[in-house]
Amino acid sequence: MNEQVDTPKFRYNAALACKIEAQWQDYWQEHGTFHAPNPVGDLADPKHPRSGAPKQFVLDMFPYPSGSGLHVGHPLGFIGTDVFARFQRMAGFNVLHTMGFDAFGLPAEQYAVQTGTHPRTTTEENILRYRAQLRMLGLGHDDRRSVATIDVDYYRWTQWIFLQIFNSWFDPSVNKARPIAELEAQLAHLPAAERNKIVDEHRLAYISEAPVNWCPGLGTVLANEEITADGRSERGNFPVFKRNLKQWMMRITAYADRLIDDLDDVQWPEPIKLMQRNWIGRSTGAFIDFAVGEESDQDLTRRPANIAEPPRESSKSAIKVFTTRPDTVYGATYMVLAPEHELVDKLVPAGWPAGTHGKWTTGHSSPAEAVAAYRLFTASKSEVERQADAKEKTGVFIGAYATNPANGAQIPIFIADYVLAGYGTGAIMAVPGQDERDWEFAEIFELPIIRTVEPPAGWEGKAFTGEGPAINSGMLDGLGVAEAKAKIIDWLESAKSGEGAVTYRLRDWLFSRQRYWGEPFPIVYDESGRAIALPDSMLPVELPEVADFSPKTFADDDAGSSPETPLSRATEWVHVTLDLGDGPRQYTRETNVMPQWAGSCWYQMRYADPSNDKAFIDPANEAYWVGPREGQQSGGVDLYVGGVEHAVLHLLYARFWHKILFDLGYVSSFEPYHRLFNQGYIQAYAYTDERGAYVPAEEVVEEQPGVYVWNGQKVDREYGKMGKSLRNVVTPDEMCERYGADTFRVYEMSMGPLEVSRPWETRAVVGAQRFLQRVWRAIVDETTGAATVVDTPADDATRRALHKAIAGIREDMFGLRFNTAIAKLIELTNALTKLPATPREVAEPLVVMLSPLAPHIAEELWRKLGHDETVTYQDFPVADPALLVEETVTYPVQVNGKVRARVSVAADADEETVRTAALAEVNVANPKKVIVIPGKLVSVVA
RNA sequence: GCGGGAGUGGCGGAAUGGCAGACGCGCCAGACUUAGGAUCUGGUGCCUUCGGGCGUGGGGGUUCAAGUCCCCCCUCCCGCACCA
Repeated sequence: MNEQVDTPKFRYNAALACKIEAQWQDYWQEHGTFHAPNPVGDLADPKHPRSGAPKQFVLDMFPYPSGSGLHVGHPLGFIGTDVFARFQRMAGFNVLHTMGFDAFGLPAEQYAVQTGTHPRTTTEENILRYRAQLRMLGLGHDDRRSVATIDVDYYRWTQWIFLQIFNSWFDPSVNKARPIAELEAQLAHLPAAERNKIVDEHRLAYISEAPVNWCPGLGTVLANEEITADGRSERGNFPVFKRNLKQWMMRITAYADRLIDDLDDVQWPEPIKLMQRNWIGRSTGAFIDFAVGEESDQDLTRRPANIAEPPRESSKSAIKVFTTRPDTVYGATYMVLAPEHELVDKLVPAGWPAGTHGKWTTGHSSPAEAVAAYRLFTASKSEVERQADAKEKTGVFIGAYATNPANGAQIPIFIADYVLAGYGTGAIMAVPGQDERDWEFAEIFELPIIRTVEPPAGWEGKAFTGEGPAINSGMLDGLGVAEAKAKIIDWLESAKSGEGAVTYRLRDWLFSRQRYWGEPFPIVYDESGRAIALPDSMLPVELPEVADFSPKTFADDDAGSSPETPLSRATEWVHVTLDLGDGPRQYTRETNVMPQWAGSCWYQMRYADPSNDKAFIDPANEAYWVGPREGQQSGGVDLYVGGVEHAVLHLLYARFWHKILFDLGYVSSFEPYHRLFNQGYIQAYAYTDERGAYVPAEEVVEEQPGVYVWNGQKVDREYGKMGKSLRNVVTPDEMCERYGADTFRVYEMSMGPLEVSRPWETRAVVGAQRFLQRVWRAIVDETTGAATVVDTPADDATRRALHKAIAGIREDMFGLRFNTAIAKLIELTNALTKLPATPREVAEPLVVMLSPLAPHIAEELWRKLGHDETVTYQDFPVADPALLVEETVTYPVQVNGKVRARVSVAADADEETVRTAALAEVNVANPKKVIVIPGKLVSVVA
């Protein structure tokens, strides 16, 4: 190739860019350019130019270091935060920006199972590859602060935090976590066994034998958040079954209210807040007891008020329902239990009551038979089928009646799958008049419908769910919905038939996984099987070496199988003799590991104090980097950038842990991430041939609009993710080689607003390269490599253009609008290329403003302009307001909304002058009205 | 079904209620070249009888002025999905 025959020696092309970039990356590393000083500890540095300055903590959602490395979509957010962080440094802040790795997780383990390579080996190799790729992009990270969740020094503290959670309980009377010792003291009067039982039941991390999501295909249990809507595992898409298994849970439900309410104090995108609110699903209403059979004996087990869970179970003599509309109780004409509700079997009588409606029996000769048949019917339906059938209500009468506490009416009890066992109490009072589902069901089974809220005049619909006065409701008649609710709740409480209540869709967090590659629990069991926390001195509990990394997996649909953990096979590790204060004894280790979400619940705090071996973070460092501030009461990182896919999982779990640490006094902030920003995704086209096989996207050409051809054959285009199997991956490595990292960064940032997803287009990258070339050429002689700037002052127009650019770019940078900032830099540069020589007074601010976006070329140009220091800590330019005012303004003159002329007048001309000048230009005899918008336009109404 | 977001040139995208299409890609023309998938310069919404007309998913409205505000409708994307 002779492509460079005529290329000047110092043309800014890929070869030169790569050379410059490597040099500056070395410089930054040697000089620790991006080291941010801490207030205390070994990262404190009082001599640092930003020591003690106002802080900015800029955070990326840290990546899982996958084996396939980064593609061009991954760094979009990383580059965005880097640009912002570099800008903030220039704006005077002490900026913490680094990058760690969320490195526990399934892929490395699955690879280990296949190849026998230890997950640590694979993961550490992948991390090295990621670090190299990130370095190549010129990201200004403080590398001293980079941590990986698999580092023993890191997960030691993950385990320590787990112990704090295990060793605390939630006190509803103060709505916060307290040390478990305080509960033990409160129960000191009880015998040890009983006390231990109550204590263990109240821990924020506790063991429960409860229905969990068992996934035989993965050999592990999963959290609700990890299950898709059609009841399969998010990872692997295997069927998931409800099984009663003994598992670790985290009492996230105790924080449901605070997790909702504190969203008001953070600056997050509204859709994300909404998703969290919906996921938590708070409903306010009442529990109401519907008596069944003989009168009930109200035996509520009494415990000290602040440690009792509200009694949620129905008793033998009453069915407890939850409703958000207690005001409609007079309209409850029947009840529905979930088919698997525990009371069903106790309520089913031997035979159908006399006069049972023909439709209610569904043709069966006894209630027991009807119930059994219906249960079989619902159990055979998959989750998908059940949802598809949702329109068609099914159910069966169980032969028993309950008493409506409001009016004493005897109402029939049904089971139906439109009532879910897992929500509320698994039972409802059915009010067809005000509930669409109940109406549908009532129509099918010919049940009575009583309206208890008067619909508006002319209402022709069925169930009416809106506001209106109560009717047919005894003492409630005439009241609005809100007053009726309050009144009936008072009445129910005084009649001991119910109570006001709040329920949540959120369930406790299933915290154990039957995997190898995760954090071991710092827990052992004594001979009685009680879980005992290991003392801090025994941390970390390191993962043992095992021969086989795989949990036992089963056929996808083997619902009856049981989990078997990989760690349980490390028998020497499992059975230990320890002295936990009462002499050496035999203990058995917990063999589950923590879920992948554990490590990401607190990593940002470790960034702030990465090498502290006395605490997970020093309080002074915590207060400085994430403590509360004026206008930022919650505290937390200043900017957190990542994808929407973590809207409920990671973000909810991390908030939960953070609040516990706050309650226990370890942190001063009550939210981990003050401002959240969701970056869009870079998507890509993929092409399939006739057989549906993917062809290399790079080699496809568009022969005519909409006609795509590969190797002479027509192919179909689809749009979506970038992935190996889709044969459309473009890597940052390729881009850096072909254009240089700066070009790549500028291209990614110029494609559109950071929050918007957009298609990747390799051929468009050249635009960014041309821009940087023009900047280079405006300052450097392409043949000699010397700076060509002149020290003569800029002409007035150029100077004004500069200050206009400065004002706009500064604002855009603060607002994360890098695409428009780049457009303004391009405009300024294009203005410079028309000048015979670039004045230094424009070149220098241009380089400084370019540096957050294209840091390597900016450093090089800064050096060529005669500066010895890095450009990193230069002040970002500030516009001179005097130069932002134009001397003359050209007004478009509209006549009836259409531009008919333009007039130029002095910027300080008064309205009358503008008006006269405008009217002189247009031929309008007697204008009805003339509107002058100073500085904008003149509008004439003819 | 409920909730949220979005529809602007061939493409990505700009526009505190004030000149729609900044900036970039592509395309067209030209320059420099043995050459161009390099670089530079100019042009580029659509239609046009060259006067102008029409244009921000569609329809109505408010206004001197609407991509932007209000009402109705359509399409696409995301979340939740019988949540009592």
